[in-house]
Amino acid sequence: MTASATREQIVRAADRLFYERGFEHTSFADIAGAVGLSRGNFYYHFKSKDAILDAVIAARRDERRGWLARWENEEPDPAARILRFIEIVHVNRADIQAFGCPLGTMTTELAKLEHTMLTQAGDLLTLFRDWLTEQFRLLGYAERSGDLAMHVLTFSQGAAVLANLYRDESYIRREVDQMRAWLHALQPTT
Amino acid sequence: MTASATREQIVRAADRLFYERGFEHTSFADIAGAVGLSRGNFYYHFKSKDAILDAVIAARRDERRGWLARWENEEPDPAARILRFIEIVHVNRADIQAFGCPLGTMTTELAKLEHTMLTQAGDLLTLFRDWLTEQFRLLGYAERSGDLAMHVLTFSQGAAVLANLYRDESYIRREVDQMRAWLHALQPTT
DNA sequence: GTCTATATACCGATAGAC
DNA sequence: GTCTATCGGTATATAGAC
Repeated sequence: MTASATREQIVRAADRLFYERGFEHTSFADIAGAVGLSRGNFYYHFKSKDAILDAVIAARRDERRGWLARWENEEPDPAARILRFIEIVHVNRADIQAFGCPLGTMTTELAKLEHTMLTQAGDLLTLFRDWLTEQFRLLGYAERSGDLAMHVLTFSQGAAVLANLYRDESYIRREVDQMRAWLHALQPTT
Repeated sequence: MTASATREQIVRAADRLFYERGFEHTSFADIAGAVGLSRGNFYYHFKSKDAILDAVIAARRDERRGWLARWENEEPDPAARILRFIEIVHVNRADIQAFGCPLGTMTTELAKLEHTMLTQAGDLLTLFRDWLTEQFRLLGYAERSGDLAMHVLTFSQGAAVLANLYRDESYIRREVDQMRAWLHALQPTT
């Protein structure tokens, strides 16, 4: 196996394990076991656990940027793009019920650890924040756009926390429907 | 020092440390250091870390029940009571910006650990959920009451996650204002 | 009730053979 | 590039003196 392919496997396994078990609760042995490598060999690819976290965050950033680009391509209407974001809570409901929001739970954990990479993990949410702001701006909401984007993020984070706790699919559907109605009723002039 | 007084000190210190650093990231040495005891003596009062978590959850339940009783006494109007809940995000903004919601972050962590006490930690949020449901019922929302209660919880959890990440007080104020307006515009007949 | 000393296990990280 | 062996640190938990 080439080094880059092994590295990619490690990042993919770590990404999933950090999501399912949390960063601190995931050990090198866990990741090594998932990839099928020994612990020792691990350090050939990454010199520390923080280096893996850094790579995981970079991988997530690339993936999320891909989502945003796809939504922009598939939806010419900015309101429809915002809807695509709102609906990921329902589209990814199985994972969210089991493990919460990958970005929200990571920032929550890193904040408690006072981890230096909290800022970089937070940048992943800021990616959506800025993109949503731009969509609202395109709809004519001007200086209100940033606050509206934050409101959409508030909904998605809150829904993810409670979906994870109560594991109730109908709750997710209701909250998404409510958010869709909110977006539809919004008016740039009010 | 009597055993019960020492025990109470331990629970209070553990409550705060679990909130600030998280459950798993807090060690016995941390708690013992905060109380001024040796690690060894610790097991005289609690036989395991889970036993401390259990006591912390029980203490939080008592405290939150006290809040609800106080709000009921001070506010005859159920809508004003709901407002009291909505406003705790702003009232406790300093702690929430630094450490998030004590209940939400604990359930998020315990879910990832697949900890057996997740249910009991979740019951603390259910305490508010049931109480909010009852207030909406008193306002005449009938079978919609439960969903409205969940919507209020969604707001408070989402706002706490993002307040913790961005540490922006004006964001908290805006979201609380928006939630207040939402509550005011609600109509039992619609 | 509080202490010191210690058992046992796992963690992240390193060294060096192959 | 992958392995085994191991270091140093810290975690929960226990034993026993005082």
